[in-house]
Amino acid sequence: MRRTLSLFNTLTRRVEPVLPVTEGRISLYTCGPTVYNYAHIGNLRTFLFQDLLKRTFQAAGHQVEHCMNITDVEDKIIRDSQGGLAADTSNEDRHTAMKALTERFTAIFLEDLDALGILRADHLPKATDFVPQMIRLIQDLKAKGLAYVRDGSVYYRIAGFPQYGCLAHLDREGMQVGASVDADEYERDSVTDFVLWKATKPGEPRWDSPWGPGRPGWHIECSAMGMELLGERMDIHSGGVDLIFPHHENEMAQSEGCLGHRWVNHWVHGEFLMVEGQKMAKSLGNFFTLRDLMAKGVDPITLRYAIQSNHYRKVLNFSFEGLRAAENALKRIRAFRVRMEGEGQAGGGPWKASLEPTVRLEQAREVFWAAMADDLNTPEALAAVFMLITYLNAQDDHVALTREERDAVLAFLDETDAIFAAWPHQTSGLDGKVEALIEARRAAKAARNWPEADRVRDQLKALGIVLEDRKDGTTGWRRG
RNA sequence: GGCGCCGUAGCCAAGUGGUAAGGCCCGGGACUGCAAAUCCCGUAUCCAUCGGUUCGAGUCCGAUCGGCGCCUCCA
Repeated sequence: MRRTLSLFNTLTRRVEPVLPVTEGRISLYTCGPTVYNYAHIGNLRTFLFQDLLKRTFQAAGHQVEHCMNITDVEDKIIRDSQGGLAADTSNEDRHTAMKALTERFTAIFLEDLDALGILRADHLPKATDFVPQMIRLIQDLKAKGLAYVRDGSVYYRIAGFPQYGCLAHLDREGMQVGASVDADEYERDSVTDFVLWKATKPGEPRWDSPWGPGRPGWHIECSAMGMELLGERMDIHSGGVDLIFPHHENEMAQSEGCLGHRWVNHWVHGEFLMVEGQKMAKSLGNFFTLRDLMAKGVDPITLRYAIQSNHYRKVLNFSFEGLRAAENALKRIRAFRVRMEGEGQAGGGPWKASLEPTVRLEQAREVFWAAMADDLNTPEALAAVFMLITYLNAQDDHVALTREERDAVLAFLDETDAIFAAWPHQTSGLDGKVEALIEARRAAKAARNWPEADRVRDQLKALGIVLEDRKDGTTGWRRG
């Protein structure tokens, strides 16, 4: 069964159904990182939102072709990689130095994604691998009268693209900001024209082009790689809200100016994150990378849940109290999963049984999907999961669910975990030492040697194993 | 100056004009040798404030206060 999902479209400012160009196949382009440093949790929020988006489509029965770019040539990359090089350093060595930096941080970025359970994109194109395509695109724009050359740089002529500003909902009059002309750019026809190709300055790595040595502008890579890898019409293009303008506005002008038709059907943007009520900034001491949090003992999956349990289009206030809440909420879901994986207990008497578990389950599934289909309303979707858990725990306390019912519930947990990636089945077997301790505690308990039983239980807890005595006299365990 | 978003319990948070979901925390109870897990009960007469529209508004309109964002660094 394939479900249609709706998303807020920045272009129209409305929640609209996503109707793929090709039935059953969603093409998704997400703006990736600029690899010159560690990603901070604000960046990671955006990548987590994009992963949620992708996984939701997959779980809804769509095949997703996902492209995430790696920006590996850019002002800050050049600044950080070329600083120590002599003025007469060869171009080849400059490229090598740049690559050393970007490859290092690309690897670190991918490790962060793995830790957060973010699925790898089908395409991870590096900008530097697509310079020829960018040059061809610029030539095409020039041939169409949308680009012009000034002193070895090439600029986009906004006057030639009447709908410029429609994505960010800015009108031309509102863009008269001439005071902030970038000092290192040459004279343009209009201050709002943006650069497609930058003529080389001393100390920069360069590529040859029809306009002389230079390097690509910031926006052109996404246009070139998006069209190259996903085709002339893509279903969804996403990024953080800060990319709406100028990045995505300019991408749209480049791609649609070249293609002559609409390029992206759905533009989707994730909101920012604040830390403890303040804007995240190094100067405020509230700037965190994933590694910073992990060093404080935070499980990346807890961070994942804390972020994804809030709606992606609302500013998220990250806090350590929020992380604790997320950790405890996850414990509840995971404990429920372990309970469903096990057999039902002896039972505590009759149950009102107003609804069959399977009916209750189907209701939860429908509420869950209605919420996710409505612009990824994760808070409401998770509420459906929690209500189901409370209801079934109560019933299972009285009349144990059957194996079939438990399996149906587990299938739903798998279905939701395919999206949230936070409560998977744990395959962990116990090692001999743990098994021996569990047996030792059982024996002590049978002998009513409570101090010894408690001592062994604490010992197990220190090893991450939590014991749960059941009504029927047996003892279960789970990882805590 | 232009465009836009947000303000719901101690914290997080959903909410399509019809009478406040859910999570965390907290208090009481049940169960337990004690725990853990779980369940039950209790936690907003009220949705920043003031007006208006309506039979009826957290939801629509206006104003005010407070917080935030964009208008070519930025997830």
